[in-house]
Order: sequence, then C-alpha cells, then structure tokens
Amino acid sequence: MTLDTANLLRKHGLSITAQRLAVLRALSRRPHSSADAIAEEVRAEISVISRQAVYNALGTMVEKGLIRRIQPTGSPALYEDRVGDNHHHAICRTCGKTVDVDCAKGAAPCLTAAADAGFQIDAAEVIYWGTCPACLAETPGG
Amino acid sequence: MTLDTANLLRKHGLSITAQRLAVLRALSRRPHSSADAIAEEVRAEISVISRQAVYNALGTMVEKGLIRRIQPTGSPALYEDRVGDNHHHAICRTCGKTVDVDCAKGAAPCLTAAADAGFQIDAAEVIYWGTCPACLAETPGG
DNA sequence: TGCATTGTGTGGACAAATTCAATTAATTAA
DNA sequence: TTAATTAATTGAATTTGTCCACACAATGCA
Repeated sequence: MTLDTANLLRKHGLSITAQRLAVLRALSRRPHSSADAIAEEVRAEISVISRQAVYNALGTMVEKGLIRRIQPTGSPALYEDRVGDNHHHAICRTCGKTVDVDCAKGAAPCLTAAADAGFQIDAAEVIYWGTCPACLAETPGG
Repeated sequence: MTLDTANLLRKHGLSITAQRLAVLRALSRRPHSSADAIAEEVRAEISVISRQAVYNALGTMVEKGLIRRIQPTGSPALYEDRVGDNHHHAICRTCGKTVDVDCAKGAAPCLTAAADAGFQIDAAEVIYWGTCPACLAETPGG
C-alpha cells in the first residue's frame, strides 16, 4: 500500500516525502476530513508534521488532481481521496456527517442551461443538505 | 424602491434600519458579492457601516430567507437577493465571475441516490465550475 | 408627540483557517 | 556522493468571520 501511494505521487511528478505519504494515508482512512483533522491523523502515525506541511501537501495534491477539496458553508475545507468519478456529497446539518452520493447520470444536470450562458463547464459540484439517518432517529417526529 | 426594500424587511418582522436597507440595495446592484464587497458598496452610499452590521444584516436576512448565501470553494461567502427559485451558479475559474443558472427541473437531480443513503434532504446546492465566455475568448485554442 | 422597551449598530478584541516568507532539511538527479 | 532542486519547519501575517459591551436608533403604546 505504501508503494501504491508512493507511485501515485511519482506518477504526478511529485517527490515522495514521509509527510505526503502520511497525508494520503490519513485521507484514505478518514475521507471528508478537514486539514486540521488530517494533521491529527497524520501525527498519530508519524508523530510530527507542521500545519504548513499539511496545507502544502493538500494544496499540491488537489492541484495535481490526486485528491479533491470540498468546501461546505460554515465549515473548513474537507478533503477526500476519491476522485475521477462524478460523485457528490450529502451533509447532515445536525452532526456534520458527510457521505458520498453517487450520481446516477454521467452528465451533470442543468448543464444545458449553463451552456446557454456561454460558459464552458468542466465540473459540477453538488452538496445536498439535510439530516442523516442517525440524527433523524433522535429527532422526535422526525 | 426604497419602499419596496423597507416593506420586504417589515414583512419578515425585521426592523428597518439605514444599514439593512443599504445592504439590500447593494446586493441588488451587485449580486454575488462577498460581505466585504457589500460593505464597500454600502459605504459608497451611506458613508459608514461597521463590518459587524454587514455580517449582522446578511446573517439575519439569510435566516429570514430574504437573501441567499453561497459558498464557493476557496472564496469567501457570496450573497444574492434572488431567492425562492431553484437556481444555481456557474463560476469562472479564471476571473471568478459568477452567473445565475436556471434549473430546468424543479426537483434536484440525484436526489434518489441521496435518499438511498437514508438522508432526508432539504436543499441542494449546485455550483458549476468552468470558464466564462470572456475568458474563453482570451484563451488561444480555448 | 413623547417615553419606555426592544432591538440594532459601533468599535475593538478575539478566533479560526489559511497563506506568506525565510531558513533548514530532505529528495532527486547526475 | 554531491550538487541542485524541492519540500518542511517555524513563526508571523492575512483573511474571514464572531463575540462582547456599550451607545444609539426603531418600534409600540399612551
């Protein structure tokens, strides 16, 4: 597995560092994590990493397309290592839990309308807001 | 027009203040503005407003449904006064220009998939990322 | 219109998230 | 192994947004 992540970095022309590998592994263990959460997760594995190194690694890897960043309203940015498929996210307003939502259609919806505005669209970002099953269960009458 | 905005506030049980009126007007002149941009726009009209008053007014009005907040990745929150219709946004990666995109369908897409995860969805937020016509024109081969 | 109540604005401090800059350390290529 | 490149560390600055306490303005009622 370590080889996989290392190769992943190499394939994108990034040099291989303990920090980047650890960030990738942390992300794979806990997708939808904030930079801060990743820093903690990484520290559990390799003891120390600077905050800057985390932002650095995340930023570079987002740029190279290894990982993806999502930014829900009122929350720090979240990162995930699942890329390349057109999936979206559902976030619970109560507990903040974030889950992947597969998009049934390959093509994004309403794309025609966007095209009408003359935009050349390369990605559609969809966030569904609601209440997760667990929080629904705790809400009387929910 | 001042009457309109005043009535809008009154209708939602908010008291009418110069700051709120100015924020509403600023928003109507420049939709998709950040809190900071709105503060500047307001200052051009009524000279002074505190940052807090801007956030206050925006927060209250979002809560009451008079305006809407959108939070694109890597940008401060943007506000707009167009509410009640299920429209989305396209943002230019190059210049940051944000335009409204009407949604052809009343129901949000992929909702079934989200429902499968057991979530009770109350809103879908869609952002299309791409290149606007102006930036397309400036990009050779674009 | 005048007064009391309630709500809002102001200004400054504060906090979180992220970025910048300079130095040091690690990685890569020769 | 060594030089050159690239990344990590440290610490401070910036950006974005919030909290607090006091002054002020808006609203409702007489």
